Amino acid sequence: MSATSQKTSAKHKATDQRRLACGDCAIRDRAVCSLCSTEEMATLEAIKHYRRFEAGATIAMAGEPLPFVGSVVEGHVALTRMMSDGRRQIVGLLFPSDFIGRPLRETIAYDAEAVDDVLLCTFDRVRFEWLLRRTPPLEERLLEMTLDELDAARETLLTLGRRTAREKVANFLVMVARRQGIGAVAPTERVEIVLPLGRDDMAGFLGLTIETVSRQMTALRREGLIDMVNGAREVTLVNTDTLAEIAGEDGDGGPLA
Amino acid sequence: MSATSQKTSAKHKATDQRRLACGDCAIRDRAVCSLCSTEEMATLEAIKHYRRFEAGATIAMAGEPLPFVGSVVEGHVALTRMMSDGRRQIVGLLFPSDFIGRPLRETIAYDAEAVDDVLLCTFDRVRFEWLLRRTPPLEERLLEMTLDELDAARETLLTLGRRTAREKVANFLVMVARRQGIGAVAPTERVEIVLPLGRDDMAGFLGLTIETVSRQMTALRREGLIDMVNGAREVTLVNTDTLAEIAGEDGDGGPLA
DNA sequence: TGCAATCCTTGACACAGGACAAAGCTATGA
DNA sequence: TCATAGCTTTGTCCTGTGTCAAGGATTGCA
Repeated sequence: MSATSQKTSAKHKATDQRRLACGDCAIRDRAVCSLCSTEEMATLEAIKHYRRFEAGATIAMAGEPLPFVGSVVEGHVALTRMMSDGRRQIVGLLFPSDFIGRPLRETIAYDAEAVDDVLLCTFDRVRFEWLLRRTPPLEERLLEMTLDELDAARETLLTLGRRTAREKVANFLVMVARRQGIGAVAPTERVEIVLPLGRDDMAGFLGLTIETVSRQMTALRREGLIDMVNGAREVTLVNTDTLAEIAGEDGDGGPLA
Repeated sequence: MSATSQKTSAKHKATDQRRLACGDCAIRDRAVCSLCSTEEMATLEAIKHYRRFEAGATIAMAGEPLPFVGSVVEGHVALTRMMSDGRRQIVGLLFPSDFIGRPLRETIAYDAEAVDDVLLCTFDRVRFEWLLRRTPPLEERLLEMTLDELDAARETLLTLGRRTAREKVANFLVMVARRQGIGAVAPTERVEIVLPLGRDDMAGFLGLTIETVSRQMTALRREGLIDMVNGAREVTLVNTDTLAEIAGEDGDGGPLA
């Protein structure tokens, strides 16, 4: 299983990265620290602390204090809300460079779970807040990222409230393609992606059941819109803009732009 | 119709409020400016500009530039996303003191529509951004409010993704009660609210159809959980914590706290 | 006072997606 | 090589919510 091999190599990297310079960081240009000057980076670097979580591990629990904030460096984090009877909704899916944690509040309102093996670059929450106040570029970037996440969450509201199962799945595939940084790709070109989530988590994210997700994936495959060769996780989008059309995009919907 | 009478009196107030001092502002303690010192308030006051919108008016359009940001002073604003075939989802509902607009970006990603007659206290977007950078309390409050809205949006994701129609409606009623500032009320006490949205917009907000919303409202009425005397907009919550239970709250769910 | 417009409610039926059940795949490990 | 465990797929049936249609209720205006 690829998860295990990732885990091993990741664990190895962890030791290295504890000393990794921010200048070499893969997410340096997009993370919360990306607007900081060299000096400001040095200050952050002095207090940063890498944390590693294995696939499936709980990073934070709803209602509990979370003493750190930080950036996802590797892997993916699912933010989930649960109801007392067990119904579960993934309310956020964090990719590398995304910010995790809740500044200005002690507790977090949802669970955070490592989907993959995850590497986090963290800061003590209180110290980070202190730094926020005297590091304008840091605060501005955090504000910008939070506003972007709010826009993304609202887009997802449209998905959950109005799109059909078929549209939801197509939408998810296109979103993953975009997030995996397949920059400007010719819309009709075949795009290979590896899903960060299994069927169960896809269902959790899309407000569906696992069976419905599976059925929609097979339907798309039978129609020749996607292809799956090495198991259910590796998907190649055969016709990206048809998928985007099915997803029911409007406005800009630039193909993988 | 109450809308019309409100409209008239509101239009009258508008003239007055153009000169209204920030010190007398009803939302001064919760709005984006609430952390500002007297001096900082004076700076804001110098550039603030009231804008009024009649019920149903479009405040902003998705994808279009929005040259101002600001606070909702009176009334309610619905943020909506539309699909090309007309399906519509309300992705945000703004109450007095909520922030409206998109700092750090020229365009807005959704439509904003006045549900009520609305009074906005606005600032030129670029000037506001300029001020943000040199007014830490302003930026901190905006960050705090944005983080809170993100949490709220994620709660709504759970609602849209996993709750039943009945739970959605109960949830909405309890939320409105909370937002109408019926502070700490004995949970079993009757609470009278006036819905900011008609059945159609409730459906738009909850990802349902108008018929389903109507049916659920009647169901709750027949069960004696709510009461409606003066038309469909004025609702009294007969048993608030049973409603909150139906809503499927978890965690803190403090009754109207 | 009555008409028109708008909003809300109710009814009958259809269908998308959920629930339950079982079987197929893939990877790890003995 | 086989066994075990965890995913994923597929099948069948069922139910909650949408769709279509019609009938109240309220308000403003002629």
